[in-house]
Amino acid sequence: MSSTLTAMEADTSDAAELSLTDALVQLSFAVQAILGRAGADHDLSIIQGRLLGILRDREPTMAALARYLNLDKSSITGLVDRAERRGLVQRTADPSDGRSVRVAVTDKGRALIELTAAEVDREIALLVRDLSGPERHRLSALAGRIAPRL
Amino acid sequence: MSSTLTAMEADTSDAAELSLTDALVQLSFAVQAILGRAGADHDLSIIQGRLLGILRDREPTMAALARYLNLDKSSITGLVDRAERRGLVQRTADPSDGRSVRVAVTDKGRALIELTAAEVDREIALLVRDLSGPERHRLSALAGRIAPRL
DNA sequence: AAATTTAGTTTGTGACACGAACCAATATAG
DNA sequence: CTATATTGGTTCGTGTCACAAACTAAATTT
Repeated sequence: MSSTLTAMEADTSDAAELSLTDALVQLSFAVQAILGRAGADHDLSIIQGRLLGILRDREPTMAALARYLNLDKSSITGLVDRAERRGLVQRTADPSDGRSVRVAVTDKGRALIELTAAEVDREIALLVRDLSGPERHRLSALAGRIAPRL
Repeated sequence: MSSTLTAMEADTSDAAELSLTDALVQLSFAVQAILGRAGADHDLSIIQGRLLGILRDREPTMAALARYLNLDKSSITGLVDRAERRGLVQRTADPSDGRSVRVAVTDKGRALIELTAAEVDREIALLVRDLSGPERHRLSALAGRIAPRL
């Protein structure tokens, strides 16, 4: 956490010369705050949004979801329960394995995540409003090259 | 959330050409995962770590903490309760205002946040291991210039 | 056919967050 | 200088989220 969390809160908009760690931690909290607010506008927690995001182009088993989200299997049960209760996702039996359950997003869920994603895009644009076009591109390229270590 | 959360999970280590939003969201999850793991090694949740981080160089009132953390006052009560129960922080009466409570980190709490911060530093270094020195510096500078809106 | 592994759920516990209701202390109004 | 806000914190009730341990059912292995 370093002086980060510290700096993170004080809006030192001046050139305080943050360390790499501080800058990244601060940035991550700003992005998470955006995800939280955008989701909240549609009653989606960050984790629920993440779930729907994954299901956009996948129909994974519960176990695969646990790996994607880095959560315990038992946490996935509850997560999918709540989403299913709201009609955002659906469980289906896996034809090839009687034990497995496949999770798919419903139309309602897809609409919701699409809407939320658009809002996130707008807010991110606002977040980086002080950067020039080329700077944004460089930031995107650098951030994109960071490999989430296993 | 965009295809982000999607991409976020699949370790597309190849050059998939992420959008700015996707890259930042993905990066933010990677950083949060680091904060979570580093904290967990010392039984500190992200929010508890953030609390201690703030208290490193401040002795705010409960209301100020709520503003820093963007949480409801009632959430702060519980947060500080748990930290105080563990001897990480301490409540003291504000001499100038009979209603206010000031929160300060204890030596134990300071030691803990120092330790955790060091671990975060190491993990962040690992996270950006594929970037060259100058690239890291540019990333740091760009990230540092992003103003947390509001 | 028996033993083991794998997939998910259940149960119990705790952290975290919110909003509404509440008390005490300070500020404001008249 | 009282009467009325307003402000600072806590309490209470509710819900989400996460974990670990115990358990069932369906593969797999032996």
